[in-house]
Amino acid sequence: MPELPEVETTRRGIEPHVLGQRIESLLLRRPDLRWPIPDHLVRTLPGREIEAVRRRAKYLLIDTEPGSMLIHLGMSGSLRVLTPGFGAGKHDHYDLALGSGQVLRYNDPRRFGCLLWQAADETHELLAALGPEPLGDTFDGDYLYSLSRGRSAPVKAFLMDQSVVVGVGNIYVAEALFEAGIRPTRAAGKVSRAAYGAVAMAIRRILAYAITRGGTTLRDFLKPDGEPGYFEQELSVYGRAEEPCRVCGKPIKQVVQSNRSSFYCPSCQK
DNA sequence: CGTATTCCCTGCACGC
DNA sequence: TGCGTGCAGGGAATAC
Repeated sequence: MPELPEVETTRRGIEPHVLGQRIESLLLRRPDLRWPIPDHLVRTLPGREIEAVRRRAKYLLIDTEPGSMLIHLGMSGSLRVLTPGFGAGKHDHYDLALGSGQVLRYNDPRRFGCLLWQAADETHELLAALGPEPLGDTFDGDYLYSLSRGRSAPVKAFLMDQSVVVGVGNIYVAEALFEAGIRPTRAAGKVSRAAYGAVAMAIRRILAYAITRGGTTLRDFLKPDGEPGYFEQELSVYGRAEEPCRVCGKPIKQVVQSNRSSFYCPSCQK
């Protein structure tokens, strides 16, 4: 699930339950996800108070006085706040037990996610080269236009490059390029300033809207069962190969770019 | 430096 | 029913 809206939805979902809580313990059920989980965390975290729950790009940061838990959900990760009594499932890799008696539990079948540590006075290497937040003040069409000059890579790859702009994944890039009328296969350096203005607006609008839709799942956040695909029925092109374009009726095309599926309308996107 | 490819891992839908 | 294949929303590592 997790592109930026899903991560932000997770942040908002867990924040009321974990902010200000004392960490009682960290239970690791396996020593590694994508990378080894620093083993000092089981000693460092107990007794600390959670001071903030932040998001940077697709990372969640849970702040304590000596530093922050750095959490990425990868492609299949999720965090859930549970009241005691739920047995751990197969892919429940760690539990953070809180003073309230509740537990913050991480589940990730594919283990592409990570749990790392960022000391209070440092910026983790993984966060060092990230581009601007798409919903922040510095992100706009002129920024994309300037950065893209001379680039031959497809505009889709350019927009998914986390050093260009963060948080845009395979689904939302397809939707934003559709809304802006740009084919994902165009060279990034050949897209006009006006078109980048449109795509920047589309990215902001779609991500912000998806976050509000994610809000509908917040009410169910404490439930241990899976959340519904809240945004799925509103997608214009993603996953709709051969289905009629909602604007012009022509069949949506699916192509493979750098080993991942791209979707676009051959009539609406030039 | 930028670009393209490969790989990490498990689960699931599909065809035979 | 079982087995093989391809695919999945991320992104780092590697090879040019």
